Amino acid sequence: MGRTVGSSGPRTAAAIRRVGLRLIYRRGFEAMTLRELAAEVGIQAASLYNHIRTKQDLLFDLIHEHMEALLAQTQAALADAPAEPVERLRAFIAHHIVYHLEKKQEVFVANFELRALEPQHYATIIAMRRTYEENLVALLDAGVAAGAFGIRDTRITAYAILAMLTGACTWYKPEGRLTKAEVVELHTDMVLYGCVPHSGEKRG
Amino acid sequence: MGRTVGSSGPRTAAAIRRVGLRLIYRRGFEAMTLRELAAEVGIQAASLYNHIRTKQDLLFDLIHEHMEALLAQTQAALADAPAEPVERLRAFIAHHIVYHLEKKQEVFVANFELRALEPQHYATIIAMRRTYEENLVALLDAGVAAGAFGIRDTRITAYAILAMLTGACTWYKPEGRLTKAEVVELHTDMVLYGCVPHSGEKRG
DNA sequence: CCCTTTCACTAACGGACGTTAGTTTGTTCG
DNA sequence: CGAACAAACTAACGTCCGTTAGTGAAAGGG
Repeated sequence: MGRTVGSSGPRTAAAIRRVGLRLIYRRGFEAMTLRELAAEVGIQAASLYNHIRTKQDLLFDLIHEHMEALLAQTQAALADAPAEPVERLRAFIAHHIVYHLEKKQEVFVANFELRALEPQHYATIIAMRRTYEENLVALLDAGVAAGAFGIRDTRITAYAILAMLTGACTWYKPEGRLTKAEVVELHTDMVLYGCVPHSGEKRG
Repeated sequence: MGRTVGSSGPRTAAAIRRVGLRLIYRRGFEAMTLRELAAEVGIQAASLYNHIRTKQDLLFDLIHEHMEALLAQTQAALADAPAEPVERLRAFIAHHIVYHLEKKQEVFVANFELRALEPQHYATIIAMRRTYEENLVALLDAGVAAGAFGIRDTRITAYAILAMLTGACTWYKPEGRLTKAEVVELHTDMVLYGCVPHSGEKRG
């Protein structure tokens, strides 16, 4: 009834975050109970409080960490990308899709459970999402200025592109028919050229 | 303490559905409590059970009704549309967006609260969604067969299109900068032509 | 105008929830 | 090797949950 043999703080903390993410993804934040989480981690519900401050804090931490990683990796990917607008857009699309397919659970939680966040936490995450969107808007603006894109409203277009790309998370299965590269290729073509073929078009 | 003056069954039932939809949309199905719902309707929590069987049934009814309306209206819109693939796709896009912008709350609930449904209810709704998607896949298949579309994978393309169009719900505000017609136009251009302009392209 | 039906009420049940308090035991490090 | 810390335990608190039971007054059709 005291500390258990072989227990390790960091290991338990990591397990809580890993299991918590999976449970919130599968059942929703409100539907997941701390007793359920604790049972899957292999400890008592009260013991969770050695590692988290509140249930709400766990949710915020998970989302916040995800957003920070997304922003950092995106900055890195764009820094490596060429300056030419179409190639730069290709790089953004590839990065966005690969990241989102690999972090499916995090993406779902960050998108679907925002409303469960308290106002201040909510505002923080929304600001980070806005920053992320701004990357794409700026990229599109630059392309329009260079005459590479025929877009009337770069912000709405950015929203449309992001919605389309992120949507791939909802059906993609690693063991499915398509590879990640094929998903990237298909969506890149959609974003760049749409459904209607044109003379002189080059694809792939 | 019996029946209250001016009470009307159908009116209360309608209010429960209307308020319930709004609360589930704003707070999530698990987070919304029946006491909260009852308070906004103006009755006691126990009185809800004169109109609903369980909380779960209320959710299912709301989603099911929405899906039936969506399917019916889509069939009607496609029946009225011309046979030419591009025009047919335009009609689908316009109908999807207008319907989804007008039924924002229903769309959110039907997409985000699916996991709160019991297995059988869940299966029913998923089947209806599949039917809806099939409309677009068939439309794209016909267009590919006619040489009107340059698409490699009509199913994935359909998913991508639907994700993009439905995404407009997340930012659209009736009092915002863009009219519904402008949203339709912008998304139609995106779906048909993408971001990169081509020689001889006609838009609008 | 009465009689049935409808629709609200009050009261409460059993259980689950997030969280706190207090205790005990293993781990770690000077 | 013993003190200080870490991390688990049991027990419980107060609250809220969805839901049921039982009752009585208003509504509405003949």
